Amino acid sequence: MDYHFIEIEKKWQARWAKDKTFKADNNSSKPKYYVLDMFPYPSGAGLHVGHPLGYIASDIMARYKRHKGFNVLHPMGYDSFGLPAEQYAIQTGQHPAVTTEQNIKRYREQLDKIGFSFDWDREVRTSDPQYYKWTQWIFIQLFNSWYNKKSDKAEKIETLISEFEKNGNANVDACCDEETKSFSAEQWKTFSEKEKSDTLMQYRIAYLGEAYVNWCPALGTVLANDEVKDGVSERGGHPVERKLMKQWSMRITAYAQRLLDGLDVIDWPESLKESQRYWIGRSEGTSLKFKIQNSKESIEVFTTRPDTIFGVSFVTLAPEHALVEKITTAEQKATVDEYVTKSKNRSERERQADVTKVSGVFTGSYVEHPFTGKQIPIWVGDYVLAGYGTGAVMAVPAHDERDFRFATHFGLTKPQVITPPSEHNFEENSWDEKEGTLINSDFLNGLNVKAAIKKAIEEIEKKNLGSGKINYRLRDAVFGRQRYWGEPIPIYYKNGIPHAIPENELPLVLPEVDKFLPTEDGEPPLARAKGWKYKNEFDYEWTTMPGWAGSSWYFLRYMDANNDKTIADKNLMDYWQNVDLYIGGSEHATGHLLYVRFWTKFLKDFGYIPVDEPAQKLINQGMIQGTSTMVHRVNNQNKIVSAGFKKNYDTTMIHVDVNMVDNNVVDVEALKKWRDDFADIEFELENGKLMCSTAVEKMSKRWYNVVTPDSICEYYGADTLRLYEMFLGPLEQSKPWNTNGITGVSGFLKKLWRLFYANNTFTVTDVEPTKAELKTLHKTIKKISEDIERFSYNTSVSNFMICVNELTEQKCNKHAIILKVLPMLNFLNSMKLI
RNA sequence: GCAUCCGUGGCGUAACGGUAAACGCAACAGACUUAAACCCUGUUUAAUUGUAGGUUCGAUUCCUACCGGGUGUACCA
Repeated sequence: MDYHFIEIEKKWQARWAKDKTFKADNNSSKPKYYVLDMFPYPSGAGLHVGHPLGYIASDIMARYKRHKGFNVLHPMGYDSFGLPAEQYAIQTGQHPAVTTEQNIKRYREQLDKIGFSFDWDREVRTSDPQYYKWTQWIFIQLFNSWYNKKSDKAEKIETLISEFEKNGNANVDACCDEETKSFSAEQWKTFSEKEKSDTLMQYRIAYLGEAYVNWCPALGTVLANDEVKDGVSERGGHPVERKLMKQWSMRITAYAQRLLDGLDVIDWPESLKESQRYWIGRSEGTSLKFKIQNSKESIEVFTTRPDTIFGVSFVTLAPEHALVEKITTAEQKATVDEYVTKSKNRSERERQADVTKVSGVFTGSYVEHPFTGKQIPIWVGDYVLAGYGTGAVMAVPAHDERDFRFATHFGLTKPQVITPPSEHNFEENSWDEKEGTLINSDFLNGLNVKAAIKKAIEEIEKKNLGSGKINYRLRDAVFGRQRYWGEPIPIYYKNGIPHAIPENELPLVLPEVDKFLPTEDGEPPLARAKGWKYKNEFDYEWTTMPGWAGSSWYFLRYMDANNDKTIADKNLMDYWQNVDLYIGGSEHATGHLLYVRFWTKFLKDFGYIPVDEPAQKLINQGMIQGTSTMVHRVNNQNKIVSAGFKKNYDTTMIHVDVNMVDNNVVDVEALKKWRDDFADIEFELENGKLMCSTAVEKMSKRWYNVVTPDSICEYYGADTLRLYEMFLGPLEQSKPWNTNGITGVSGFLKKLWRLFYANNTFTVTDVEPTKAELKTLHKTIKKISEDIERFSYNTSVSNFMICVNELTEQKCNKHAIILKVLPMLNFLNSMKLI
């Protein structure tokens, strides 16, 4: 009997489904192990062979841990809200719920074929009202909270209100809007309801605020920073511009320090931690006020280099800075206005493209140097970002590259205040290093940079000009999307004041609309919903939540996926804790993986959950790229030549379907049928074969290089697919898919099968194993366990091959050996042979 | 520019600092077949481990610099 993988796999997959073999036990005395994959967005294209890579790796660990006596939680679900379904809906009128359902069905079929050991009873879908009910519930908790810096955690908004009633906001140390004004208890009591609401809004963790957002006109929505790549939208590649809008936002900045600190206690890839550290961008410096001449106002700047204070030659404001209008002199007004307008309208893309191009204008006004009293000009320049620090910088051209460029361009002075330890040409470059000795700097002279920074801060604080300060690059996250296919934000407006919907009235279900487009007035699609009002009276919020909302807590829901009383049962969360192994792509480094950590910490603050970090260990599986195959067509001739002859002709490369190619040999008959204009084309073959050229590109329909897991499963079987994906190379490494080598692992499985299926019959003996056989067995057990523990799946496959080669040589078909080898193989794949 | 990972036969890759290199593909030979593909058997073929230094009795492995490639990120004061 040959190795009929299709029958074997079908049989066992059916058995697993029937027996719920992989059901995770909620009442177990075993130690727990939680293996999670980043759940997919069910796109219309289905899975290609690259998608399951991480799922296979996590599945191996799940199976391995079960064998090791753990109670394993290994679930799967769908991140089923999202833009593509909505874009499709706009084009076709097909409801996103319908296409999403279809896509999920297709995904499930594909996943099932590969034989994963998921506990499907715990499936979640972010677009299911029973799921997003709890996403909305979390939103309400965020809305009803503020961040108390004194206790360093989120607290109920009621505690803030009672403090306001007692003492106003004088003693409150909170993460709140910059421009929050101080008020007394008496003043608070005189506030109108609207004023109270507006004031509290400045403190809430989920808040409605004005923010510059990435507005994408083509998609008609706001995008998060991590959804914008190179100034265009990540999905669709449309231009994105900056726009000031009233938006629901998340005060993630309150958690900046904790998000940073938490990185030290989790086992995540260093590169990923680095990107999060960079994204959070902590920098220590000082704030410093420059008094504006002939004005009561002063400009506050943030600097990390207070030591260079005597090297200041000008001050630059961001074009959006509130003071720009006030301080611009009459003579300069026209120029400044023009510049400001131009800068504001520049798209993100233009801004990024011109990083080295200097632009700016003089305002006509001056500030006084805080120590020398010297007059310093105020400029406006768009290299200063409105959203960072105070939106104003003190420019020290001799010791800051950007200031240097600006000063050089406009012919401003560049006073040097540090002597570098080595030769340096100040005509050509600034000296930005934090090394050297201070000169020309009054009380700082002779100090090294480090000491000078300390001394400068002391002096600044002494003169009451500012104080040491920590700034973060991290911005609050915009939470509203002008889109239909997302979670409705559970807010309604009464007299212009936003109110949260009572928790017991959740979920707020996504209403039906006639079209998935904005209204004529530019309102989001939800404004189209007829009669969609709270208590038939008050408008609901019309924006919906962004894609990352549902994925920011789904790891919790798997613990208790069907609970309708709470996000998940407390006892179950205590048992399952957090994810032991999380596998997914590195592209989520600064999006999903930051947000999920944020929400986790927030929920922990109130004791809703027992853990502070969502995942202990995380692995980024590498991306599997496609290998494109191209034939060479001779220009102006109806002729295709084999790759070896291309240099004899003037040719054009044409992508051909990779599924028609085997080992770079093109199936000519299939090619003729593939495109009409190839039907009677002439071929020049080498050794009777048409060879093609290859290139590594993204796996995409466009390049005809998509290989689906289904086709591999049909041809070679799921077990071969799984083994081969692992055999391809280290898990973390990106690599092109190439079906060429697959016969190796396929042959290995057949060889294994033949160990005990000789002459078409199942033959194993009870003879005592020899020493050599036992040695092979135990060597393999040791190696494989070690390999799996350190996620070195490629080498464990190769160790299995060695094992089977040796057993074949030993002609071993002994029960005692085979019975031990097979369960081991089961870590890697779904094969059951007997 | 910055961060991070990588660089070993024609290709993918492996080797607690210890015999110079495992596994698979490819190649070659044979068996099967009318023939080819698939399958099977066997063979042995192929690498001065990116470059230059250093540490060491000993380096593919550790350190430094450089060169080359992938990925992420970018005016954050």
